[in-house]
Amino acid sequence: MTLPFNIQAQAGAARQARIETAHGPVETPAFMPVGTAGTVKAVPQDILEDLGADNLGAQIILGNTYHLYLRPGHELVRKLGGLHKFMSWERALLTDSGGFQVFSLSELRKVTEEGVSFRSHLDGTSHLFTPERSMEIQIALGADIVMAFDECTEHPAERERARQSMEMTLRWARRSKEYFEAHKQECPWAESGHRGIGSSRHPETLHTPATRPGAAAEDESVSKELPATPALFGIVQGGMYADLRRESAERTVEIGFPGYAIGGLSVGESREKTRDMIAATLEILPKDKPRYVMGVGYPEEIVQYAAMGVDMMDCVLPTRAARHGLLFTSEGRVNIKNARYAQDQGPPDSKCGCRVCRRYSRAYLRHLFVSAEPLAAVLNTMHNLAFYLDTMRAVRHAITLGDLSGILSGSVSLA
RNA sequence: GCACAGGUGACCGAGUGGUUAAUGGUAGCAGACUGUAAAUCUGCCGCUCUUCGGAGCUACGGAGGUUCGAAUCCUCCCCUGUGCA
Repeated sequence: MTLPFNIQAQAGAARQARIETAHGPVETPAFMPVGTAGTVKAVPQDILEDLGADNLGAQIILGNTYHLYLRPGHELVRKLGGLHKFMSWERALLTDSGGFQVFSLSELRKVTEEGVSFRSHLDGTSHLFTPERSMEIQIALGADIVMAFDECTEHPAERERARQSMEMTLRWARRSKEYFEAHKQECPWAESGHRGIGSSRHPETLHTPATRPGAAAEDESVSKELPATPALFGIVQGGMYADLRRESAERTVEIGFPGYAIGGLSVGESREKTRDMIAATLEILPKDKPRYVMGVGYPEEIVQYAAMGVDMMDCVLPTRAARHGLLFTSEGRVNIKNARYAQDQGPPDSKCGCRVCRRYSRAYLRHLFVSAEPLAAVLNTMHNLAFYLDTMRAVRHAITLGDLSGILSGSVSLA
């Protein structure tokens, strides 16, 4: 089994499922915090492990190929046992392929059929990323889920440009898969025959499973079916053209992956357009595989997409916005630096049960932010991630109950 | 008391005759942020009006003066720092 995906409940198009990775389960629909450079910025790993009202914490986080390749270098990470061990994160890990950097570093790169030549934003040195290279790096990092190397098409893009970009992403997907299948055994944990969260791969840094509620539910019969290698996801592109999206989805499915991502969204288009593109793509993607919308979104967006049948999402928004003083709450957005919170003794979110809301006032968080205290970033990020994780937990619960109407209308409390 | 050096908008600090309501910072106020080149970026930041194009008023320690025109030059006064007594 490359990546078990067991659907446990459905409500309309939405599904509540469980992905079994070699590093623990992932309950879906899931929000995945972004940890670009081997850290979810401002939050220690042990805190990530029990964020949220139920202390389930994040079950999966992201890392980034481009950033970790430049620093500290994927070979160093491999030498140190892989990214899980390096950053002491025992749960599931997904690495982005560097495809998004093709888009975001547009002034520092050049795209050709072979791949993308980059200038490092750190020191200006030149580097070439190809599908093969991206796979090599991701395998060395040892993520549980590896992403195909794609081109995130810019927006706006003419139809013909979007088509050509999509075609190249398809060719790169085949190359990604070919290299990945030939080399996936080389990932740091595949070689050791690691199975499941319960084994003590590096006991010197491990917590015992019993102390980590979110990851402690494994039993031996399930463990035997856990993946022995990473899994590679394909990525659908197609710009803002529904027919291209469908074609991209069909042809990506033909190549065959254990999960599919929808990329190239939230790049400047309207929310309605984003939703339409997701809807068009979901029509085609197989219902028995995880579907992952990359790079979204606001709390209300991830709820909506989950309701449409999306299983996984990631976004820098909760972490970045937190560092910029924006808190997401059940009462809407709170810009904690605003003067009106200077004497507000209430919690950031009166309906949130996270450890930040239980302990600190808006006045204090504002003071920390205004004072540029590092703790401001820590506490704000902890809250935002807890809010996102709790939002997804509420969505999963609602699916189990077979009714998403309450949470879609925003009338259901998260805590 | 004498000699230098200074006194600029909330603060620091440019500017030494007009293009100056006055460069830059900081503080303050608000906004943005969607597979992280982001603890970042943007706007506002003398007062009063405004059809949002602008209009008027006040302002570079104080008071006079020179000049078509002064934060900028001159005189006197006040204050601050340093040195010498």
